[in-house]
Amino acid sequence: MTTKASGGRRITIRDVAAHAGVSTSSASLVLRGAAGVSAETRRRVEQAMTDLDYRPLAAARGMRGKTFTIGVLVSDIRNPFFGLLLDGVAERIAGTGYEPFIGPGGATAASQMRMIQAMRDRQMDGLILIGPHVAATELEAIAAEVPMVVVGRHGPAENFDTVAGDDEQGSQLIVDHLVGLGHRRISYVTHWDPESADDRRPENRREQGYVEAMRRHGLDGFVDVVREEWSHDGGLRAAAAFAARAKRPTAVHAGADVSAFGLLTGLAEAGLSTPGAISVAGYDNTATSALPRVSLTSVDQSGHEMGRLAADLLLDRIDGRRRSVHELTAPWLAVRSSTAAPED
Amino acid sequence: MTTKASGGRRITIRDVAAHAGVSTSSASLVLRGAAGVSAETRRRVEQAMTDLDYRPLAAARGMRGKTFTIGVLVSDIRNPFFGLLLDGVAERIAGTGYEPFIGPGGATAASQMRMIQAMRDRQMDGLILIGPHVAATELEAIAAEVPMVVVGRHGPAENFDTVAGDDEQGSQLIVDHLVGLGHRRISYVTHWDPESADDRRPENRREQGYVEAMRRHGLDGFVDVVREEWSHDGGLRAAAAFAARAKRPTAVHAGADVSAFGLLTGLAEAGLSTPGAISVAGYDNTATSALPRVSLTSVDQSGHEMGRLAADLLLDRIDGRRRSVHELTAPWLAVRSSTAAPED
DNA sequence: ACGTTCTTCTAGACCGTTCTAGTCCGATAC
DNA sequence: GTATCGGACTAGAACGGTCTAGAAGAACGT
Repeated sequence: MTTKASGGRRITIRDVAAHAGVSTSSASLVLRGAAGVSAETRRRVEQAMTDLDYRPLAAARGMRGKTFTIGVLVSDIRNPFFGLLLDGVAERIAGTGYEPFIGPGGATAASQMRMIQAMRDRQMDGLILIGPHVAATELEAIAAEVPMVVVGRHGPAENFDTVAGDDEQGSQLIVDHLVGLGHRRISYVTHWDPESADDRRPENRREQGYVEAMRRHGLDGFVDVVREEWSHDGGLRAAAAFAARAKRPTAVHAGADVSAFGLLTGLAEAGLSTPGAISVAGYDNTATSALPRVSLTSVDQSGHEMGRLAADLLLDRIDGRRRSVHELTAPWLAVRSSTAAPED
Repeated sequence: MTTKASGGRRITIRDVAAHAGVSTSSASLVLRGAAGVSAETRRRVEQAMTDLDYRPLAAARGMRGKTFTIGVLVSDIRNPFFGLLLDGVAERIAGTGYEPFIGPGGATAASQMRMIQAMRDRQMDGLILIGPHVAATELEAIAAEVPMVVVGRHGPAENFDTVAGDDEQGSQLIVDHLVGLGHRRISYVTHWDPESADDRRPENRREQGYVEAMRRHGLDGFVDVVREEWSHDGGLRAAAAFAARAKRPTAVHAGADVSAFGLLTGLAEAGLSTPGAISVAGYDNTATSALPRVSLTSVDQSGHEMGRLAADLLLDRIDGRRRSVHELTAPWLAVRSSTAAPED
């Protein structure tokens, strides 16, 4: 707790060197775990570090070397899926000497770019971007300067790695399940963002998987994509739109859990029961979906595992790997009581 | 997007100074917005900064001055209440030139102390700690060295500010509501942590409020405090304990929403209906509690507002305030259908 | 004309670390 | 005996900013 010289000054590497009777250069070599130091000198310096309770100043190390800091960009901290991811990241990084810091990036590409710049200005050694809304060319430009892994966006990419769930397969799991229950009028609610009509984004992959699965079941004629926002409010609006229709779907693939929750609320308000009138399936398998009162059928994409994997790839890249890697994790369907056979 | 000199080198304050035809000292004065610069010089330097797309390196600034970085310590990122708080913090800080970074501190005092040190090592200008498990003496020691605000812990304190909900009043709102419905056997589930049996912690304030309200209603004989962990699993265990009793409470103050959700799940598994057999009230009014299928009665402590307030106090403290301030925010009760009149 | 004061500007030390370009010394080769 | 080599160690520059101390020049009073 001290880490202070008598004058109230912070203990520096010079204090350590003086205490061990060596040069600051040697103390620095030991601190970095570099080669070219005798066992005896190493022992003396390490002893001095513990004696003085020395902690190196990351900011100063960053001036020439590394800061041992990893930045994690998230858009909306409140999205419970991010929590799972971040836990995975933190778990993998623990004990490596690096520290993860989470930067709230906001919802827009511009605000996220600002946060990414803020991370660069702080000399962070590597970046993990979770579901960024930034355009591909900008991502490549940033990744050319700093090791980077993007989660929730599909590859390929030149300068960075990606970790994503197999979104097409996830949608197919939902459609197969619903068709198996006897549904034919199955709608899909997507996240619509004019800024990023990009086939590397999960919402579009999920749409592709949905359309493909409908075709496979011979339900081309029932394909119905509703463009909304994946949020509670977006779900409410989608529910209102469905309620207003003459011919309603009997089942809805909500695209995401948050959207599904809004949908459940909106349908209930419109007097449409779930799963009675309309079955609803979500995506992310957040803790809320498992509550018995909610019991939402949802695709699990093992966020914890994705976070671990992303951190692993990043550390690897910081260690010098250049070739980019693109991982897909396999989803599975948690079947609960928000989906059932259609009534008619 | 460039921020690069022709050699691929980063643009520095020296490049700016050369481009504007002034000394680096003058450029630095302009950058810091300091006094003693003529309007003409200021204009020229600012022009040079935009011409070159200059962005100062926060790490380098931190060596002598400030890093314009604020650290926010959280224990469990998945707790949805933190999301509200963090949004409030981010909102208040936006546009001030400071950037917030969130450090996952983990559940134990030791892991949180490590993260706090990591923030200190990165020369962060101020710290916001959310519900830390660190002991009071350690908090004072840290706050003596860096501006600090603690959220979710009651004052007074010597060197730091606190922002907390009025937890005693919150508990009283719940008890008053339940007694008003006709309940008498009302139990309270607290968070039990041997490390911090400290009357500045919310769980203990809520207990005091609960006991006091029960007394006020002449229900001293029914006071019943169950020591558990405020988590989904803790709620499950509390439910199992209640189910096993011969004489069960007719209503439970779960202490926190996460705990309430575990309780609802556990009671349902034990065949006890809510609110039929047992009414349940939560605390935090998280988004999940408002879902119609959940509909949990819960105390709202306006986390967004608390976050804004904390950031406000911190900026003030960074600007030089020394006297410590201790704010309490007023809670209100969101009444929903998880609480109703007892059956017998 | 001269001293004083005020404003504006700048040279250069400084922050705590890393890294480059050495020095020193003992061992080995001829 | 001298040249060469390699391992252990170190002086001091460098990183990109801030900050101190002082210089230069303008404005003012006498």
